Amino acid sequence: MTLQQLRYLLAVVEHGGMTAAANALFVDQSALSRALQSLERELRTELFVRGGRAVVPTAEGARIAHLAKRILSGVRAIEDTFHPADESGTTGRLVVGATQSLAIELISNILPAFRARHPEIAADASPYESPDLAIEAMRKGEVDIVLVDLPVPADLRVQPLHHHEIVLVSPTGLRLPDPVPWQALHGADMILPSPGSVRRRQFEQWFARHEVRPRVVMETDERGAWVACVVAGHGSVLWYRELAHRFASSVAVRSLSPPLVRTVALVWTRRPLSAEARLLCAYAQARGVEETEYI
Amino acid sequence: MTLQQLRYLLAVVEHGGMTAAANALFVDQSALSRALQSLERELRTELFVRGGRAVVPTAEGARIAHLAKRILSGVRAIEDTFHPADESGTTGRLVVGATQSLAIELISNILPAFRARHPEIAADASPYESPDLAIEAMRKGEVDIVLVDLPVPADLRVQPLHHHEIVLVSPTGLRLPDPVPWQALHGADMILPSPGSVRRRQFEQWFARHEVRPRVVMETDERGAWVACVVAGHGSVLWYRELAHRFASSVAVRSLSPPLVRTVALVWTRRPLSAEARLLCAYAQARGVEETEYI
DNA sequence: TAAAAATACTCCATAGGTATTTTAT
DNA sequence: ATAAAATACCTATGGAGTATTTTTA
Repeated sequence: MTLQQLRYLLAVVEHGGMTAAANALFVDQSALSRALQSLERELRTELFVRGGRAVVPTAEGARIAHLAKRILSGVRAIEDTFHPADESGTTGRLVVGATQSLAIELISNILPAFRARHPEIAADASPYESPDLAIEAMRKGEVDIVLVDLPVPADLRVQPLHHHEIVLVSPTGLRLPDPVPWQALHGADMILPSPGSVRRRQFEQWFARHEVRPRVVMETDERGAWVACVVAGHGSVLWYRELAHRFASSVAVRSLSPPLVRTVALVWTRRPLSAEARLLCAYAQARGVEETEYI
Repeated sequence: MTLQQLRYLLAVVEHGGMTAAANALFVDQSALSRALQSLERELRTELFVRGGRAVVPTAEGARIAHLAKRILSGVRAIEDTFHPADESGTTGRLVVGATQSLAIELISNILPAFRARHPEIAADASPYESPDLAIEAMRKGEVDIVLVDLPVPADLRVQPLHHHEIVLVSPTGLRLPDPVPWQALHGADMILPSPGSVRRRQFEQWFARHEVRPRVVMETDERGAWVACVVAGHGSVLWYRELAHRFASSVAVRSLSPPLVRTVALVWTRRPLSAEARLLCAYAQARGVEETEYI
């Protein structure tokens, strides 16, 4: 019997399933499956009744889970008393990749809060041109984990962090209701990312979904140029509300109807996370998914 | 932190040293040294003050040891409740090599008692012509562990089991004090193992140590023949008291002075013991070294 | 049929043994 | 000088990911 097995057991009992527990523990489902089987073999006791979908602890399983709680709290007592630090192999360094706009959030909000909780970890952000580049960098091992918009390829693991509303940023003169119905964008002057880019495709999916075709007045990937163009009255852009809000005096910011919300998540490969990255995920998990506040 | 580390910690505290603890745990000293160092690194706390010879727990070490006791008793509660069986990888089979005479003791005393405690283990004895052959068989993996007289080569590990007195078995007519001083054997008629055999060399060492030279009247390795020759009055033999005792009506059995005592021990290689063999060692350890009873 | 669990396979980290060195008595 | 602990090195076992299969609601 190992402490891991007890931790896994407890997680499965608490989450009511191996997949959910595996996600919470940041390990693979198959690892839990095997660990619990080996524990069952060792104790020669069935700990769970597998029902294909649900995993229900037997009386013995529940009993051991109860005992395991005491044991693990004892272990935590030791660890907390002598060093709240993490386990073995910690480098004390953590590099988080992110898209340009999310890197700002990382640097200004997330990492400071994380550092306050884990002062021993030197966490830093590394900005990339696109989510794909950030993910590619992570696959190469250049960064430990990335913060990007969902969705991401299915082979990656995900910890949703919060939701960002995307809003219509227009020249102040423009007359539009708030929120703006998507239909109002049909034929509207808009500034879009350059054709063929990932981001542009995303925009076009949104338009297609609501069956509107705006008039493209400008195509650029320069985020700095967007606001300038809007202020100059050339057209509107779709952008994160909290970023647009900084220019609220010179542009008009309106929600869409139905609203457009993107989920920002920590994303990592299935390879075992470093201790530091695991702590960041745990922090995000504890914080829960939240709506970003818009002042 | 692992349960092993806690077990090791506790053993070192209890035994007051790594070597002693390692022997008690049936693992190598270096394994304990490393395990405790890694625990100290993880907790960033010095758990022991190393004094070259003595290993004294620090206040923190003692405190953790105390907490560890609770944790490990919790673990034992689970294991005992659900299966007193052993850990993983148990084959349920155990073959104990032994010399001819000790195989008798194995079969008649030790293994029955051991089986009573561990009914799930099919333990069996395998007799060999000499201790060396038994040890050789163990090195080849033919048997898990052996029961032989000490001493054995220094690269083997040893768990003393009990002491056997070796006595002088003589024809009934012979006039001798009891105990018999070694000097009385000078020139005495004796039956010895064949020249060149391991056992013969052992006899000659004994004689040399006491500076006596008996008269060799017969040389044989047939244990059955020994008693017969003694009964026939050809001479005396040196033999285990408890074996000779069975023929007490037809021979005279006397202690030597100073007494000759051989230590019988479980002996194994430094390679990790099987779970079954470890249980047998633990059983022997728990029983403690004892003088064999002579009725 | 789709979601969850189990399984065969491979890789790698780690525990342990071997042999040797260091240290303190 | 000796006995105990530490260390460098090597091997083997086990834990975890990958990919796939099995199971059940």
